[in-house]
Order: sequence, then structure tokens, then C-alpha cells
Amino acid sequence: MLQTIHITHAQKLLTWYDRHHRELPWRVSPAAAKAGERADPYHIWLSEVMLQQTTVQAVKPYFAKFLTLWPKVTDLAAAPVEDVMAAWAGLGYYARARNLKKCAEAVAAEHGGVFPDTEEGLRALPGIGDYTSAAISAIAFNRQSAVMDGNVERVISRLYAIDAPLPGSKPAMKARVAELTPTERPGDFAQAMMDLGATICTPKRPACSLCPFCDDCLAFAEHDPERFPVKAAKKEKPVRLGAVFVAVTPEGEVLLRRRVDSGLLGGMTEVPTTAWTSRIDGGTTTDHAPFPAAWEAFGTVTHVFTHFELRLSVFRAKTARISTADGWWEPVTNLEAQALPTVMKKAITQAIPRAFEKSPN
DNA sequence: TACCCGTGGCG
DNA sequence: TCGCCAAGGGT
Repeated sequence: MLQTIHITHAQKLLTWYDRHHRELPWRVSPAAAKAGERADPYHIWLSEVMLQQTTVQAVKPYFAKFLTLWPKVTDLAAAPVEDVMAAWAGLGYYARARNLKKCAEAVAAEHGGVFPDTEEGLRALPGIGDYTSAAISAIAFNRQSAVMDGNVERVISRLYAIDAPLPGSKPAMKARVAELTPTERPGDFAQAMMDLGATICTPKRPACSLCPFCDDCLAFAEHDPERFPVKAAKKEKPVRLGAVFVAVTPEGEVLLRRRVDSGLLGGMTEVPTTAWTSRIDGGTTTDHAPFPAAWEAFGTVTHVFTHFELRLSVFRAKTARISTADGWWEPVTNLEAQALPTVMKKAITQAIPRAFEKSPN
């Protein structure tokens, strides 16, 4: 009598992963993982924090730079926070960098420089939430943790055709992930779910014919996988206005300031700027310049943040090297080394077009 | 819970 | 061109 052999979702996915996994700088290949090799928890933690709401391609050069500058977590713990912010500049969500530094310090001081190897221990550290603690637990320590990120949400919502909108449906979806997560190779399973979401079960035009779940997927059976995941409606972005002031000395120095540690672009470097308000006339004139000077209009720059669009009027003035209470003068040739977020680089480039071009030396 | 928090690539 | 979205966390 013929016996039906039940192949689990996890087995199907892991077989797919063995053949189609992505090669990533922080990853141990499935072959090596089967041989018992584990990734460095420091590398996994660093990559996971960088990958929060950030694409793999954007992370790669930053990951390499951080490992060069700080090969071990204790090196990062000992580094000046200003150096960490400058190295993070351009990657966005700067609270991640502040928490990265705090987390490294906690691991060094409270854990002997060794990362906790449980989800609960990891979850207690700064910048490590539900997803990241589960991911490090599974990937670095091969524990059976239910890992759910945006990729997994998409895979699960399609596999079970979940109509309830995110984020409300998140707990139910995580329960499904927990059911699917195997006792064998849970770390590879977690990475495989994310690889599947990133390369096959994509937001638009998913490659369902190549998917190991095509026979099981309810969304595929309904012929409309793109309908999932269902998400709550998002609100529109308001416009905020402001002005920035690029002061340049005859010696080629620019006046910079450090933003407060909390809130938008917290702890990052800026050129003097007004408050950013929704007023039609809000701060677009020289009324709030850092000091009186022959301010000259240099057009505007627009920058879109997560929850508002910013339009900045750019002003430039040639000035003497005035002493200021809350700022410093930085040579234009050294701006690249500063912790300048992208919006500030845009504004400076508007006033000094060649500010961030590589010097001959 | 809902809001705050960057950036760049892509269809 | 522009809305979408990416390995989310903090409060």
C-alpha cells in the first residue's frame, strides 16, 4: 500500500534555501552551517540593526566600514560616539546609531564583551526589539525563535490569505511563524523565509512559479498574491518650511552645529537652521539667521522624511571667523568626515556646489 | 496604540 | 514623476 509522505513547509523551504540562498557578507552559508559553523554574533547584531527598514545594498558598504573601524564589539564600545555617528551618516534613522553605541557599551560592561545567547537577554539591550532579538537568537545561536520581519509578514499573509490588516494582524501571523519554525535548522529557516520574501515573494510581481510554497499558497490559489499583505491606510505627509544658513570664511571654513541628542536627526551635525514649521512664511527669510551678515539666497532644497516633506530656503554669506557659542568652524575639505545627514549635505551642496567632491589629495 | 524616526531605489 | 517600501525600535 502506498503511503503518503508529508513534506512540511519547513522542509520545502530549507531545500529551496540550500539551492537558492543569497550570499551576504554577514552570513554563514547553509553548507557551513550544517557543518556546525555559526556566524559571529557581533556581525549578526551589527547587520540586523543596520538592516532595520534599510535595504541590503545600502547596508553592505556601511557594514564593511564598521568592521574595519571596529573589528570587535569592545572596539565599538570604546569608540567616541561622534565617530560612530559620523560613520553612520547617510544610513538614516540615527537613533539606531545612538542605541548601537549604547548596546555595545552594555555588552562590553555588563556581559564581558559577549552577546547574550537568548531572545530574552538580547531583547533587554538598547535598539534590540522583538524582531532583532529573535533574529540574532535564531541566526547566531540557532535557537528556535519565531522571526518575523516585513518579508515574513508578506510570505505568511499570502500563504494563508490573511485579510486582516497590519499591524493588527501581526500577533496572529507571528503565531503562524512559530508553528512553522522547525527544531532543526531554525536559523537557516529564518534566513530562508526572509530570502524568499526578498527574491521570490516580492511586493510586486512575485515569482510564484519558482516558489517552494506554490502548491500550498492560498493567495496564489486566489490568483492575486499582490493583494497581500493588507495594510492600514496611511495618512498624508504635511509640508514644513524652514531656512538654512551656510556661512563661509575667506579661509574656506563652514559654520556647523551639533543637534540635540533626541528627536529628528538627533545627535547629528547641521548647518544653522530655523525651526521647521508648517507656517506658509515659516522661517524662509533671514530673520532667524545665526548672526547678521550679507545673506544671499541660493534657492531651495526639498527633502522627504518619514512623516513630512521639508522645503528649505538656502542662504549663503561670506563672513569673518566669528566666534560662536554653540558651533564650530570646519574646513570645507573636511565636511565628508562629519556626521552630516543627507538633508544637510543637500543644503550645503546647494550653497557650495563642490563641497563634497573628492579633493585631488 | 499611534506616532515619531531617513534614505535611496524602483515600477 | 511619485508613491511604495526595505531584516523595526522607542515612547
